[in-house]
Amino acid sequence: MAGLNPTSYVVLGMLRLGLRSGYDIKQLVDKSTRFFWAASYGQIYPELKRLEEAGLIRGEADPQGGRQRRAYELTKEGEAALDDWLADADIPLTEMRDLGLLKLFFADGLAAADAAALARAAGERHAGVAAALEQLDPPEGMTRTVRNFGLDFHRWCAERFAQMEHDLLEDK
Amino acid sequence: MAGLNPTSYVVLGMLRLGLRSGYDIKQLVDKSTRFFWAASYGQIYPELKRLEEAGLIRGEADPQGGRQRRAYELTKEGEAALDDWLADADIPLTEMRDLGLLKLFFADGLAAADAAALARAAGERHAGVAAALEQLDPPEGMTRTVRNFGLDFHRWCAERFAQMEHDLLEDK
DNA sequence: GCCCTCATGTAATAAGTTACATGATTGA
DNA sequence: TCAATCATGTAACTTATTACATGAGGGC
Repeated sequence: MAGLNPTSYVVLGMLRLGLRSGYDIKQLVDKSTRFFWAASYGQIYPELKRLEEAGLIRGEADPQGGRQRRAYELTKEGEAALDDWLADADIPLTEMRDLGLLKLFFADGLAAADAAALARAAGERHAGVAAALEQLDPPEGMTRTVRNFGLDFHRWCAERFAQMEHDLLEDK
Repeated sequence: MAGLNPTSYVVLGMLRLGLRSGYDIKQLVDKSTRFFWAASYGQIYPELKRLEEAGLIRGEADPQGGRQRRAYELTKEGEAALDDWLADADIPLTEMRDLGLLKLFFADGLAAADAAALARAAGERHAGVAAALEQLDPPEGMTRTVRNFGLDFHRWCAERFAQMEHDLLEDK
């Protein structure tokens, strides 16, 4: 099997958290890891197939009434692969893709008010994410720890962009 | 021409900042926008070709001695395309891909010391980026404003991960 | 002579998004 | 009955990385 990629571990990790189907995994991803690692159905379903072929997970039909459904669980090999990956603290550099910062970087040609609008929009988006994270109430443990980090993070960004907006408006 | 993507605007924006060749653009990208928008040679050179075909930039041979080189500049259409894009403050959500947070999210199975090591590694990487940004000294203007944001950002992250590491070690 | 930097480009691959296609169940 | 949700999957496309290939100039 070609090597595992981060998406493989998202699937493995979610199964260990007790999730069962591709659909379930996608639901949790969308309100948790997507803030730092997104995954689409177009990745999840093929990945489940790959992981099952590789023997890292085991799946069985689990229809709900006449509604099809396939439930998975980790195999011993899958547990081990996940643990090995988690134990390795040598992680590549975080990647950000932020169009707001990119526009601001090139905003010297813009009127101060337009540059400030960019900073404002960026700040509002972070505030929106913070508000979404506030609604979540994960159980004690690392999922909660990471959510708290995300909350602080997006609040900090919202505030810092607000400050940038303010500076941009007064400087000129 | 198929629509412009963010990488197109990186090229356009860099040309307006006075950069001339694909090589030059890559050098500046690597010490500026890469912290929030990376671009490789494999994107930049084909993109220059596309943009020239679309009439947004104009290139001419500009050899340095016997060393080949092609220098570009924005056309009026290119300037306009860049300005239109900058003026639009409706920006998609920031995307982060952070393997450190992903591992921490799944770290409940780990010993507290191992989870702490993950937080420590993440914090150190942010501290490293902050140190790199400190070495930079961009001119007054938005490139400097964005660099200052990056500096505060990575310092904040470094500190917050250090705090997480500390909490992880004492809680258990 | 050798290594580093300047300089441009392509090919193969990997990763990820979006749109599409299908169909059952639940609740208003 | 109608919309939302549950549920799975594929195909086409876009995006981005990596490795490769090539070659000149400058400094030691």
